[in-house]
Amino acid sequence: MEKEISQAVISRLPRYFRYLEELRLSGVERISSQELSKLMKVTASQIRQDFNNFGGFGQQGYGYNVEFLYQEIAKILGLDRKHNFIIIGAGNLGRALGNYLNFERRGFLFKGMFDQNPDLIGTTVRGTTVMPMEELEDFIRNNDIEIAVLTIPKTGAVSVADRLASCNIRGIWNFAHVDLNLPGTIQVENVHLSDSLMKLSYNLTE
Amino acid sequence: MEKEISQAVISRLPRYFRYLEELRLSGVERISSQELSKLMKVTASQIRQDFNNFGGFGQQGYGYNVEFLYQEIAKILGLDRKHNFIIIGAGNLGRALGNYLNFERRGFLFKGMFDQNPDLIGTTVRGTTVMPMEELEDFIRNNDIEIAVLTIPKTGAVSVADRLASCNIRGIWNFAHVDLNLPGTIQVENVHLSDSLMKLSYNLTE
DNA sequence: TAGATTGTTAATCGATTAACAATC
DNA sequence: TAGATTGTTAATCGATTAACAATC
Repeated sequence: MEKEISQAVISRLPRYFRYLEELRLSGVERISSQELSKLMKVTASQIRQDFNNFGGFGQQGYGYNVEFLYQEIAKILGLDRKHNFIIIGAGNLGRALGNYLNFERRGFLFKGMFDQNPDLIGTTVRGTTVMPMEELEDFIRNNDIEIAVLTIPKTGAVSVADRLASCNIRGIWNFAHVDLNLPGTIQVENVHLSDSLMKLSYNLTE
Repeated sequence: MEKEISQAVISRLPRYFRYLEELRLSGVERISSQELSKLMKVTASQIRQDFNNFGGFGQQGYGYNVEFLYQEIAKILGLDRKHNFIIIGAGNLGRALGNYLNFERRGFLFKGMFDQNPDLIGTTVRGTTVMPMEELEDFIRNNDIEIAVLTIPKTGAVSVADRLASCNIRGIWNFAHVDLNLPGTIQVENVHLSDSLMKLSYNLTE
């Protein structure tokens, strides 16, 4: 797009989206930045600045139409499209994510699961059979896979990420506890659970 | 402590910790901020500023002793202590976290699991029997529980969080997709997986 | 001692908040 | 029209980077 939106803004969008969905479900039609500000505990100024990064969604003297704003943010976040994803690593976490139905509701479609462990290959997760790693590249190419979820130990993660990079994968949702250095064309979103737990631990210690 | 450390700094500590552990395991004895800077792809300036929030860990002309720095960061993050935790919500994600052995290695000890679903109560997760929600408060008080991991749907999360607040819980690791508004004495660390996925989705869309 | 590298101050950059004119 | 509230510019605040004197 025109000028780059800062990641600080992007990080706040899902939270706006969540509140707007709730407002919408409870039948609220319009909301001012000030009301939303009280609800979300952020400044009204920030709300207006954030939304204005994407053009004017509001109307002076009225505020924002909840339904419209909800839909616009959905579009910005790419939730108006389908995203096919696979999960690599059929361990506890991988299976938990495969079974999480809410992702479907947002347009993220679970298409397949891979593992290198012969004991896991052939088992099923929500109707999908776990495939061997050898079939990874072909599957991605033939099934229009956009996102790979990495739920494998960090030892294997870097080489698997390189294999993903060599296919047409667009994004990696990385749960492996290691930094992936990939070309800028591939988006990596890290979820480092133990980092998060350590942050909590720090704050407890204070 | 003296002056408040910004959360931006705290968020970077686990990553430093991870790199230092690797350096340590590969037998590296000392490292300069510049070398670490290249490795981690952050500025050397930031590294020195970050460490100096906690006092001088380095030595002019020498750099930082890897082992010492590693231990110091562990202490800052509270990893030199044991932290007892329970998991509330014995669904896929809860069980996956209960089975994750690396937390133990860092001093986070899995002490118990709770659920309201009668079908899950009595089942075992890594040697621990899932308990009914009625026993929550007593168990927390009698077992010196510091952290509660919330892996339940958002509908129940707020009321459970209030119950946790009424016991002596110190921190909540919140995987429920809702904001918990609790007294400032209780630390809340959120892991909003779908927010993270939406961020990835946004970056793919660009 | 000379060289290296920290600790720390100063400069810059970016993000947040405040203010207010535009406008519905 | 008067009141409300946005969109947007300006001011502030905080975080990052640069620079360099202190010192090992």
